[in-house]
Amino acid sequence: MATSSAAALWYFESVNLYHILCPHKVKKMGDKHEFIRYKKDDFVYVPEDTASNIYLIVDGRIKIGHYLDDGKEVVSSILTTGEIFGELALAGEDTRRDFAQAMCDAVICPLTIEELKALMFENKELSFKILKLIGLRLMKLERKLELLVFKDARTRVIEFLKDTATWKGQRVGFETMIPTKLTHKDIAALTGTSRQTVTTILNELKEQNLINFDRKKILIRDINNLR
Amino acid sequence: MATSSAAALWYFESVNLYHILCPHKVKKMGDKHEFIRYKKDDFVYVPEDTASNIYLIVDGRIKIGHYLDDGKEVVSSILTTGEIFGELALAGEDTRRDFAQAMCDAVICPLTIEELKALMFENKELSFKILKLIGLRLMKLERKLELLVFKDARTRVIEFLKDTATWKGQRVGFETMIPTKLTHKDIAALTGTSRQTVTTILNELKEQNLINFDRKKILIRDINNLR
DNA sequence: GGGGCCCTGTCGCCCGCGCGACACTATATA
DNA sequence: TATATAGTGTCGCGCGGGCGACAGGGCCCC
Repeated sequence: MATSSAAALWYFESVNLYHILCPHKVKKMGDKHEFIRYKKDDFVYVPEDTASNIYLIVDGRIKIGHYLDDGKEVVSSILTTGEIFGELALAGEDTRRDFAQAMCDAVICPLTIEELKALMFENKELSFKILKLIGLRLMKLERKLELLVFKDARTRVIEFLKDTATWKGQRVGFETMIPTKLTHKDIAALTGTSRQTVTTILNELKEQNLINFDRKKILIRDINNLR
Repeated sequence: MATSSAAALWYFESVNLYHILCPHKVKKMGDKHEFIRYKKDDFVYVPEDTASNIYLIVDGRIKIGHYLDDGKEVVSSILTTGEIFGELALAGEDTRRDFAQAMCDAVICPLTIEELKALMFENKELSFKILKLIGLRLMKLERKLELLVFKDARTRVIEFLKDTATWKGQRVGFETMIPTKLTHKDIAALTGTSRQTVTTILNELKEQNLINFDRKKILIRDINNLR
């Protein structure tokens, strides 16, 4: 898959927005530097909230998603330390249409749009990084769309595993270990399949000795031979 | 659908980027102002091209899409006069992963990234408009994803009709007329369904007197009662 | 340590819709 | 006006996978 690896490379380049942003903030705003703690399952924001901040994750895992008319939850992404969310506020979103929820106890650093815009005014590099960040989200979403719409459930789960391995996995020899407490239900919501299907597929893959997993981690035997 | 109408409002605000951009360009660059003509089916760019321009559509219709591994074509969007494409170049995309193709004879105004960045440096408003434009694309894509993954074919086609009516339709009394030469195949590619299904659904809707159509236009009787 | 709750695993039903096939009709080409 | 070509309409088959149901296993909390 030429496309996926290209997208991956591009990604890593833009992660360090966090490092650009936080020092700046410290320098400019001194003790206004603020952290907020959330307990497991707390919401950072919910639909209809006014969108006035973007957030940096200092520690913990945050789930971004929204609810369908029938109340079913759709998960767009699950983010961890160093990642950014709520960036659409910057792009003109006035009230949130998605929610952000802590999946475990978490520490978040909020930044008002005003603050950020001020920073962007005097830091061209930052402006383009932000542009890039949002562009990246767009490309990831395009890829996800293609996956969800045109591939079968098995492929979707496999691609999800590969992606996750690339972002979050730890390489040990040939094997990649993904430490994760994602339940099958979570994976189902992320891949647009049903819980049962995920269970079945995962077990098939384990059967074929392509992966192994328990409740704490997923182990991919050889990421290049997973299909 | 609260979501869709909110998204719609937001959209209209950002369309006039064209008006901001073109006067500027004329002012700053004088006779470097350039138009390129494309014949029907010509490609503006194809995957692997280096991404060095963004484009304004002066006249005609441009199809944006890409090809799956099996060669099948996926259409992401179809754009017309006044709209912008190729904007990911600005967000750091170095080589294109999608294609842009003229659906009829078309006139396009290209703008190099360098030119545009220069303009953005000295025009904050433009910078934020661009950010907004890309953010908008992101939101539209999120909506599309949700539609494609969680709604059945009928709903997808109906929502597509509504969306198109909102962007491109002409209101005449209660009715909305969408002048379009989209074939059923086009609509299928845009809604992620099959050609046959589109035909059937469209005829069902005609039967129920909710819409009418021929090869040149689609007429929606009452956009608020289409479901 | 016991009761409740959530996660995992498996089976079978059923339905949405993609897809091939084929006939018919409008539009472009000669 | 004849002929090729692309778009439309309809039917029936088949399969992927959602979903309900239920059983077993872990884990947390009182």
